[in-house]
Amino acid sequence: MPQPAPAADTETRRRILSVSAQLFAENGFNHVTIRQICQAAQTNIAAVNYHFRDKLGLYKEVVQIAADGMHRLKSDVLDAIEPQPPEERLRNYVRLTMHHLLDPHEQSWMEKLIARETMEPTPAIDLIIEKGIRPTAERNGRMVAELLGTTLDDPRVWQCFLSVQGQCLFYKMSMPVTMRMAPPGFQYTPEVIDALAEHVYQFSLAGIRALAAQPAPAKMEWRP
Amino acid sequence: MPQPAPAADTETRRRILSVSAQLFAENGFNHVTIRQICQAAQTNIAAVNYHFRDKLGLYKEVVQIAADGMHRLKSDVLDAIEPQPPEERLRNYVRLTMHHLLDPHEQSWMEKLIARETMEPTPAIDLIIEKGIRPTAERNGRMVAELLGTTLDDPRVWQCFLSVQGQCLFYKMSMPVTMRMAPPGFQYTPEVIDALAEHVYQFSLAGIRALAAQPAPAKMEWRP
Amino acid sequence: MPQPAPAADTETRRRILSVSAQLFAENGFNHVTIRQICQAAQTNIAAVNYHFRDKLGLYKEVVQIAADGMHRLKSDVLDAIEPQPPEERLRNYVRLTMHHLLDPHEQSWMEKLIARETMEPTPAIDLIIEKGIRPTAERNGRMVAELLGTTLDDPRVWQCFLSVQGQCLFYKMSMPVTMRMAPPGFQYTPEVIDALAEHVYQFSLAGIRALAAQPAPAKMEWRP
Amino acid sequence: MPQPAPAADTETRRRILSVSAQLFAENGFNHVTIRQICQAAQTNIAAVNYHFRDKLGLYKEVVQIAADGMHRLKSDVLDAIEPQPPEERLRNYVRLTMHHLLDPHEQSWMEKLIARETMEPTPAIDLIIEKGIRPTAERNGRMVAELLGTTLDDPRVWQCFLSVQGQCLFYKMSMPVTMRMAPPGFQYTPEVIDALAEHVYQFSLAGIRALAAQPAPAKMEWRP
DNA sequence: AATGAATGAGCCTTCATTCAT
DNA sequence: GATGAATGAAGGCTCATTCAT
Repeated sequence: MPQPAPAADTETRRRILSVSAQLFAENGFNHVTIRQICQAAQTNIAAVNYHFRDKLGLYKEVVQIAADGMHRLKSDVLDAIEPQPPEERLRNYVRLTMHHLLDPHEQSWMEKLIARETMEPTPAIDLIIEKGIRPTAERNGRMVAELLGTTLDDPRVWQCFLSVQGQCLFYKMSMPVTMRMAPPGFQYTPEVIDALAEHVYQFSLAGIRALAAQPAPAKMEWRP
Repeated sequence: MPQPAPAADTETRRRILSVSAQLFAENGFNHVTIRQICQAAQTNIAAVNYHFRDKLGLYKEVVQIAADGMHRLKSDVLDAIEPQPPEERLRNYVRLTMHHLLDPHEQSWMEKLIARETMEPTPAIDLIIEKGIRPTAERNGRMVAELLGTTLDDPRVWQCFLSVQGQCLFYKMSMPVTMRMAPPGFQYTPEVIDALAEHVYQFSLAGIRALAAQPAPAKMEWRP
Repeated sequence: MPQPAPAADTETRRRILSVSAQLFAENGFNHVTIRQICQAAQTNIAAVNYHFRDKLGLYKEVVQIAADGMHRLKSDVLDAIEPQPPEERLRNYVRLTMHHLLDPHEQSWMEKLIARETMEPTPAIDLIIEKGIRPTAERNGRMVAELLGTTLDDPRVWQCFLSVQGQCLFYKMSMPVTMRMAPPGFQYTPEVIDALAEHVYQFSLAGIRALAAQPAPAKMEWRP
Repeated sequence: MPQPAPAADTETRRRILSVSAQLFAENGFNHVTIRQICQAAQTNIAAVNYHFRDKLGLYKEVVQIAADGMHRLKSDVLDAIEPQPPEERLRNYVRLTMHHLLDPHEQSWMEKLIARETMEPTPAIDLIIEKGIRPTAERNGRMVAELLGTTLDDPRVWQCFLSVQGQCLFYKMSMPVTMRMAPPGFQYTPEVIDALAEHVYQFSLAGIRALAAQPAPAKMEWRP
């Protein structure tokens, strides 16, 4: 039964996956050719068709891996901070997130790929949402809810979380412009990232507390 | 001898520019074909090469226009808010910016094009930085500096400005994901945008004030 | 407006049409490659796409021409025999038809192409039916009807016509086998074809007359 | 050393043969892929090459079986009609042949495959001629010769036989066109086929008798 | 000032086949 | 006896570009 894509874990298959992950993350689905991939993976053009049916099949598998990785990463972060007191939790969430996003050493192809899909989605975006984002949504919300002193069905929870997340991701997404406007030689060193994270933390904590002091708005129906 | 691109302002040329602006903004440089453009502009395939040398030449001219327009738009916003007291200035800056970014009625092709270039730059990105962003940088900074009670060479100014800008742009950039996770039928109506803007304003004002209360850090060299 | 296939009558376009007609007739749609065509037509691979949108577009235009030619040919035959008495009409119809089908000198690509489509139709078959077959159906029927001494709504008309046509076409369609079973050196010379035609005529005339002598069956609804 | 195709009669081998016979008959050699065959036969892609050396090898074996089957079928028909009086013999030959060719229930893959090869031969055509057609040629001829009151070396024998055979096969070969021109809902039911066969019989019997009445032409050398 | 015609490079995909186990 | 993995050739098509008018 050779019809379903062979799921075997061959050396060639692995090489194609590894190579194409880098390329897709760096250049986007449409800017990567099968030829590039196969050349870099030292294999034949038809191998992609054999192992992944077609280019999109390969891409979806790469995205699948990225989504899984993203979920694991986020889970790790949340696991690490959950025992801490609320303020420290936020501080470390921001710090770890920004390091993952900006540190050129730590920065994996997954982040790039997901950022790319976020902004310019392909049919594979659903995988990311369902496997990478939604599963940790509730835990994310609880982190902010506690600081707000409210529950997940309070709209302020998500607005505040998005404000925090937005600040972090903004640095990632606008890197091309930032790097061009920054002084020559500027780099996102761990120290620089730490400083930025501390700023985002201070800024956001104050924002959250200010909103916590306001009268609670109408609750909303909450979906996972 | 290579004839210079005819700069004449003919009807055909204008039509190509207008049409390709929309298409580039909507789909990105690489996802638009010359055929699409020429079909929509009701002209023939060779017209683009005749008037703009090649596809990139056309794109650069479109970006140029967008950068100019962006500068004009930002200037208008700043002009409109400058007479107001500092808090109102920030509130309206956020509100107008978010409406420009999110309101599907108001949303011009320029915003889309620039957002696209910001995240995935082409050789035309420099035009946007120099003509669209840098010229209003100082006025942007002053808006925050006054609230912080400090000067442009205080690093908190830019960090706070980026925190504000980041929240606004985040909604734009992550729209594809947001729309998928939002309840079915959700839309960015003017009322929804107003509410989001108000949240960002409250959140940010508190953040700025919190940082203003801290001891001033070392000044930095300031560049336009 | 370069979108619709350019209908201009260029030299290149003509060459492609001429060359591909031969190739399609000889080898069938699926056994001819665009590369073959373009090489034989001394032009570029993209020319087919430019002039005919795609391979099927080219094929349909070829079939169109064949259908028109078939119609013209049949009309000529019918024009030529109509002044004659009924028996001569049938004799010459058979003779001319078989010469067109079998004579290797006269045999054009059209016959081959249409025979091919008849047996193994592509989406282009409808063109042949509507433009090449149906328009002369009525005149064909009248030729037999007169010999039968009946009208077009008599089912014997079509059965007899198909018996005549079937004998003629059979020689064409089973040529590959016939040639292999015939004595070595056998060829469809004009004299051989004349003899075959005379046989078919005698055989069919007797068949028609025998059926004419029978009581008339129920009439049927007649469609063009 | 090139290992000879394993001739063993395994289950897998049988399944491939059975499945590919259907597919080849339905779609022709070139329109069937090895993948289709192997998928339908629930085996892997390499099996065809293992058992039959290559695609053509498989095809030839299928044709071989078809030729044998055709021979058996024809022999059965001739066996069944030989005891009957000459006229009944012809009537039943036509009737049985047309049912085999046209009845969608009875219609086996062999008929289709052979019709296909007849019109568009592959290197396998010789098998059909030698094993499927030639062996019954003499008995076929005798059926007509008796009605003509002549011997096998009379050229009228073969011309008349081909006229009969031509009418029968014509309905098969031009089915694609016939079905399109027939009124919607038309089908080759057993009753319809019977009626057609009766017409062909009446038509042909009259044709044969008319030729029988003519003076005998020069004899020809007769080959099996 | 503008265009219809033509081009060559390159893309993704599919195919029959073979290799190594 | 049988198969999963891998391969190279070829196919149709699209693209941005240029030529000649």
